[in-house]
Amino acid sequence: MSRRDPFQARPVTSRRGGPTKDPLSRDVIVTAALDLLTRQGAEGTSLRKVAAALDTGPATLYAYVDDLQELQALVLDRALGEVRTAGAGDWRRRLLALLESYFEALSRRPGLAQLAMNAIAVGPNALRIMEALLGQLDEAGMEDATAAWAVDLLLLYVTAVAAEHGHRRGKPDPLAGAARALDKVSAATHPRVHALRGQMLAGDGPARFAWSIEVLLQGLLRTPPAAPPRSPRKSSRRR
Amino acid sequence: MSRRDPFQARPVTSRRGGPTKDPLSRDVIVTAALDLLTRQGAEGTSLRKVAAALDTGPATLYAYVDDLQELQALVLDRALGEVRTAGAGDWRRRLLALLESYFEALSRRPGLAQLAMNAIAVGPNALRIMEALLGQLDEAGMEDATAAWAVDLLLLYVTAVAAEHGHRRGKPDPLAGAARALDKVSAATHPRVHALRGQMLAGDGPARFAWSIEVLLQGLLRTPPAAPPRSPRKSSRRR
DNA sequence: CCTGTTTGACAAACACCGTTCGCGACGACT
DNA sequence: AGTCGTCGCGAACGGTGTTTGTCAAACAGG
Repeated sequence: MSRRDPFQARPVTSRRGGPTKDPLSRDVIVTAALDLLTRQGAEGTSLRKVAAALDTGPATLYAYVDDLQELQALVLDRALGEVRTAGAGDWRRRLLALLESYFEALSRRPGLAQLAMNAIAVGPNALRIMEALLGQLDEAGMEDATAAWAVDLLLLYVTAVAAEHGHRRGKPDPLAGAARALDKVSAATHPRVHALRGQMLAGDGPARFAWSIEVLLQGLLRTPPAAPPRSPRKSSRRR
Repeated sequence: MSRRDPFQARPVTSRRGGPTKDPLSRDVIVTAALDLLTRQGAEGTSLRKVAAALDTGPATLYAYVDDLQELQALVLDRALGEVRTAGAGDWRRRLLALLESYFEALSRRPGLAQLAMNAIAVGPNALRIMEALLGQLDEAGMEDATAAWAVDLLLLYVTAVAAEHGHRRGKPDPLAGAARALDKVSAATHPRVHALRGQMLAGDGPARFAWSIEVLLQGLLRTPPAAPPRSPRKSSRRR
């Protein structure tokens, strides 16, 4: 393991010299981790590599972070910081733009979406996104009870799409394998899959994404809040 | 590394004795892996532990399986074998039953759903499920182009719900943390999240699941096949 | 029957991973 | 100046997936 480049070495050489190397806070750790994740992908990101990037040992990070999981949650929320919640146009256009931005943020960093599947996001940026979504759904005239669940449904679905889309990166052609497998299905045993095999994988990303969101919105706008015998607590209807 | 218990040793002691221990095929490996996954959970399942359960070393498995990923794909499809695709009643009831069965198969084994998120399922049982779904959607009067994408949307969503649900196991109260975080949001900065914080986490599993599927179906039945300017290849309309 | 060749199980090693522990140098008090 | 408490962090622990090299058993040919 080569020591760091002397040309980029920090001003003073002493490794013990107090704040000689900048103070190493949660913030710089999260920044470094997100940086690594963005540049190197999911496999390149580990606690040890983050530590190495900061020119220290793995144990040091545990002074600032409880756990790998906590670090991942922080990285996730940091990445969600670039999601644009403000937009122009009617609620439908703004909602689609918001979800596209969310999708983009997750799927630009390979592995981040899988990470988002493993942790219910409740960081400040996740809350900001939820708040914006709820506003747009309210504007659409959706009932509160429906909107509360709709947020979860929409974000979960988009996260899942990003995760499925994200793990395609890296590997040469992970869905070429799927295409081959789908092409091999016999028309005798699986007539419908055989007939539709071309269409199942068709469609470019953005169009299919927009179609999916439209499907979810149509459903959400037309489905009564919940099962009839439930909701003992009447919510104070807003607007 | 202690050798195995002599009391449970197989009839003949020679470790080289040809088929003294049963032949060790892909099949028994997958069976053992699924068994381990079912009983021990996601953390308890690793290549080495599967090998140990079969009383052999990790290298041996590589004679039958290319990769951990391939083994996981095989395990996933094996688990999907218990999904019931045949049911009674109208298409809507059968479709819900099928998706519930799929959800149950994924979420009974902690970690299996996360695994399903990382591999496009194209094994025989996945194909069987797709075929059944396409049949039910056709019965519902859905157009082919819509149905082809609907299969993906439905399975992806249910898989994601199972994954989110699945990683709750093990940890004591992973969404209690979410509840606490949601309770702390200030009404000033996030009024809507604050107002709806109770409802966002409300609802028991099955009711919320059924509601979600109903939302997806309503949307799928009411949304035109795809974006207008696309689809250069006209599909031979079925039915 | 003996002998060469092929086969394939598998112990050991490799390069990682997340996490814990304890030493020891430092800054701050007395 | 001397002592002490803090805390950064090197080293170690127990795990992971995967590769490699060896060597006994099974088989084919004379």
